[in-house]
Amino acid sequence: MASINDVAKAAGVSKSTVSRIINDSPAISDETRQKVLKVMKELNYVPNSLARGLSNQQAFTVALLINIKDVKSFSNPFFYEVMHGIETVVYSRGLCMITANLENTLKQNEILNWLIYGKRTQGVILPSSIMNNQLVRELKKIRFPFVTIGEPEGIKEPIDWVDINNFQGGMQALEHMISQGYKRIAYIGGEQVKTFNKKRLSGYKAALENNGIEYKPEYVCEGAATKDEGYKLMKQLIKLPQPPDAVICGDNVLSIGAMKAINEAKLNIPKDIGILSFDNMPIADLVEPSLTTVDIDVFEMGVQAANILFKIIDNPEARQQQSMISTCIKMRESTCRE
Amino acid sequence: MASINDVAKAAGVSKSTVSRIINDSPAISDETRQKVLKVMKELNYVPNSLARGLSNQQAFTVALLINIKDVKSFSNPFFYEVMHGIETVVYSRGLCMITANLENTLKQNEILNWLIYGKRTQGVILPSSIMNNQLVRELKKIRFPFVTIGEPEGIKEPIDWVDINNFQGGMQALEHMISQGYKRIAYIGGEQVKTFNKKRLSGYKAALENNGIEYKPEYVCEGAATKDEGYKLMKQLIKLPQPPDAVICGDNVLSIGAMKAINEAKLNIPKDIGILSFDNMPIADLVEPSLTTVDIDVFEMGVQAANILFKIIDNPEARQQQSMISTCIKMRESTCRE
DNA sequence: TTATTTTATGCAACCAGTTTCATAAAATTG
DNA sequence: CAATTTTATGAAACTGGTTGCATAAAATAA
Repeated sequence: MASINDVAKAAGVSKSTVSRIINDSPAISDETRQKVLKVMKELNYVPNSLARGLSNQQAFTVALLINIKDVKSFSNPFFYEVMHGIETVVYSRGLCMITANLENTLKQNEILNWLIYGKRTQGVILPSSIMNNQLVRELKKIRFPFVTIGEPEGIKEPIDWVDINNFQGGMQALEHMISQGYKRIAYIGGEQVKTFNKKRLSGYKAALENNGIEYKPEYVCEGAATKDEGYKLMKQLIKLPQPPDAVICGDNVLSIGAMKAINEAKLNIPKDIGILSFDNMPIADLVEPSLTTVDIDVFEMGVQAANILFKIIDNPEARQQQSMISTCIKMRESTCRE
Repeated sequence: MASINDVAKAAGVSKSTVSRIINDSPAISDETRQKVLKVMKELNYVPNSLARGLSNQQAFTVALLINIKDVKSFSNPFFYEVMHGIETVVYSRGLCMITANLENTLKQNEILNWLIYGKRTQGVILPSSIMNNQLVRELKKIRFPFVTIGEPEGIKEPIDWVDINNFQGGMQALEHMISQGYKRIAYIGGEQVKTFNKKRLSGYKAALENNGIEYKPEYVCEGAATKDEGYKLMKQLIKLPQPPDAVICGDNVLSIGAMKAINEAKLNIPKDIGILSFDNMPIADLVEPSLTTVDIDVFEMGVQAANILFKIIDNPEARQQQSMISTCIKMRESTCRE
């Protein structure tokens, strides 16, 4: 395959001239430019990106690191959408994107070393779940651009991250229920060890207070994201002396279980009990009745993550930025009382 | 950041020596090796992968190209599983993986040029949907290693691909129904423009013949992968003078629609009508009754794609290989007659 | 017409590695 | 102990680009 030298020789110019043409330098006469471009086309010349990267001290590549555990625990197109959002921005900038799974074969440190110290990438987007103060210190020390997906916990220094506004989502969920005329609104949350679940519940509580509704601990429960758990918890709620007339579930799968319990109790959705779920997975449209959800725009989260990363790459002095993506209610049959 | 020269200087050796140590050359005394390794650690030295790639004439990188339209049309963790399988192999080999979406911003040719002629990658895994004879010819001409995910159509020369054995899946589906005692087994297939749907249907037909069952055209229909379509087609099947007592659906979403129609007709699943679906998505476990499926191992498909790619990279003369991944039945309640 | 500025291009060094070949030192052989 | 082989290392060329500096030619100014 043709190199810059072959092009230079064939066109009767020096390789500096060819290089200048590749890089759209203005100091080249039109005549020479046309001549060289013609030769480039003839020889099917494409600059070697490794050589370019070496000269330019930049790899024209960013990395997206993921944690397969996170991805699997979502079991929805969540991850792919984030990736797609990032990709859209990265490729439109003319860079490319390396993806790596941190749980794969190599140890975390090896991968980081390799991608970062090996100069293979100019920046990295990584999951908040792997962040810790030591890693932050290290990355900051070598001034390596990074953005986390999700707000990391327990990090002392300000860093760049993007996240879904889960607190807002929790508030919107409750307020939607109120607007549909529900009065006794229960909450079956996901595991509270996860930050996003905590945030969602806080949003729910805050909205209760804003609306002057008393917080009832017996209306709030927590479970793993399984159908069985949703079923079991919903059954308990129905058995209460004063059962709820609406329930917000932390997850589509929990909702499916809860719906089963409601159906078994011969109660009608949405008449007797309204139900709403976080996360807008394809399944929400498939169940009977279809499920009202809090939609999270993870594509947009990816776009913003990439944009922030490029901001840092372009200007290492840029102030850190935390970006929250708004949620919105996708109303379907399960909360439609009319 | 430290370069090979810094290490050489600090250790009082030449950079050739350092290079030999990086590459585990045996012609280095233990004494020198230890000394240099110590310096490397002290300086936190990691070889520059661009420079290595340039010298070695290999990028230590492969590309995974995807077609966002394909991915979206599956609307299941299908794609991510393939990617994860590929990634596992790639990283265990010490290479890294670039992902690019062919529908993104840049034109297809630009991306290919860039990744292939730009020497950025040593091989590429791509969707069969974008293959055509011209592209095959081009890649073969420059002897660039590639493997397609899915069997491509209309390609004249033998090439390497991996696919799910959809024909086998179709046979297994029918034979499972027979083994459960169902007699009149209908088939609601996905759109027949897609090869994998055609293969599945052929498998169904072949198994009919193998089992001496007459093929009834009125039992076979085709629809887009939507709930409404499944509902509509199932309703028609139920209205037949001699309705089927079992149905195989080409897709989980079609099945959901079909189940709705069966429920509305006050028929019992699996007693009156058995139902089975291709693709084992999370939803199969969530519906009532849970859905028997033909499971496809897309992770394994990714693993094999990567293995084949490396076989070609290691030995460009290797004979082309087509690899089919077996399907298997995941039995659940929807076909359980006992 | 000469002096000065501008424009276009080439030379050579550089990026950070790998590798061939030469060679000094050490080990083996006669 | 000298001759030969083996081993460990370095110098220099090479991978394919970019770029600062020098310079010849062209354009402008005096």
